[in-house]
Amino acid sequence: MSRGAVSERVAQRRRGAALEDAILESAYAELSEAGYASFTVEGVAARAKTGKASIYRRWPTKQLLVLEALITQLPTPADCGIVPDIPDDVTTAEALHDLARLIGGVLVSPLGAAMRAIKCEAVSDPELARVIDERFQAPRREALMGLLRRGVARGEVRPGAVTPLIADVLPAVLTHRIIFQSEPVIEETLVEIMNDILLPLISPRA
Amino acid sequence: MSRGAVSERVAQRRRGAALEDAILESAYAELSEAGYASFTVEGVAARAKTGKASIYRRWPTKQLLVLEALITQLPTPADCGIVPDIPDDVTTAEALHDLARLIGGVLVSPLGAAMRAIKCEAVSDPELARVIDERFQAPRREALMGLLRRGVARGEVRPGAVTPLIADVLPAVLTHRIIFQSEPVIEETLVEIMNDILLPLISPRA
DNA sequence: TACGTAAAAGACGCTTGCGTTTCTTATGAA
DNA sequence: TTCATAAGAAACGCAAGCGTCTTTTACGTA
Repeated sequence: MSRGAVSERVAQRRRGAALEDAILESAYAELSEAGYASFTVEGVAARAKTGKASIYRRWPTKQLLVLEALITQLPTPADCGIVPDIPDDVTTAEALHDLARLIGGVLVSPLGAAMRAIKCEAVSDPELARVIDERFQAPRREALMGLLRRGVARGEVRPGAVTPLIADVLPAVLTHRIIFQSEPVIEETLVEIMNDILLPLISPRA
Repeated sequence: MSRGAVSERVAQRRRGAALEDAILESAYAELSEAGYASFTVEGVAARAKTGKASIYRRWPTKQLLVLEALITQLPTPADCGIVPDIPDDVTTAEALHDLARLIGGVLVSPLGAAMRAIKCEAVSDPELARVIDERFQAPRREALMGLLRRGVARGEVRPGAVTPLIADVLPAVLTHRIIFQSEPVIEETLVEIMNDILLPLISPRA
């Protein structure tokens, strides 16, 4: 019998890191599409074109697989375009607007679908909640606070507005709209949120 | 053999509405304690001290049982003390503060635990989301808008602030803190939210 | 080229929970 | 007091999905 048998399948057999990456990517993709509730190890194996044994050899339980998939695949702030250094010709309002667009974009994307599902799952899983907050939420909170501090230095933000409470308003409103009201966040909405809520809150004049 | 046999059980056997109420109450209690994820019809039957058959005779599926339990048991705005008529000597700020306290209280209570679980489940169930929004969210949104309109009439709220967007800020921030950050909402937090966020947004001066 | 390792595939046992069914018996109406 | 109805209790079949185990076979190494 020659190599390419009946069905001519060129089944490359991966090992080690290559296989591991494929599994984590598949796990993340499954989370994005199906959500945590209908996430199955069998589904991951099928998508990664591997066997369950190869998965269980690496991660003893489903939970640990999910956790590592999240930790390795969740986008960092940098992935989302949130960078520490902003050009001097960008005002705080513009930077915030960009940030709002990014957060909204992430939440709405297929990638955000995973975040939404996971965030909800975290309601009843404190350990999961901790990982998400540590790896995902905290860096973003910090980026936003940094943005506000930069605004203070430029005289665009009143000093009293640099609080975690105010930094949470933007993500809170966006998340609330997208998750609980299932409303699309279009550019118009963002403009409204910026003008009617965020800018009045932080401007020195107000 | 006499009536009260060995174990002396006074097993009252309920029927009709009495049984129905007991089932719905049990379903709601199970939702509160265990969440939607680990909600089981068997658990409801056990808690209500009835059989699954008596449940399935009334509700063909688990989903419909949950839905009716929510619809009949969810507290109305009036249950929460949100009333349309507010005494004249209460300022808008005070009324809002009361409202914030109520929303926070509901979200944190065991009752709110059900809401949290259900809201999250609704992310992947549009029909459920619709019912929740219609029966729970909408009346509250309307109450808040009414409060803002009253404030405008009293000169305590600028007319431009009477928008659904601004009415959503309070629930959004409270929900975000409680659900996604698992942070307790104490009186101090409420004061901060009122002073730093809500009042600046609606005051005519700002 | 020969061989050991582990990858692919999937069967298997086990548990959970849905929704159905059966059987006994309390209850309320005639 | 008699009797139809439906309540209580529990067994059942079924499906899904976890985690284990077995078998075959491709790959890397010696």
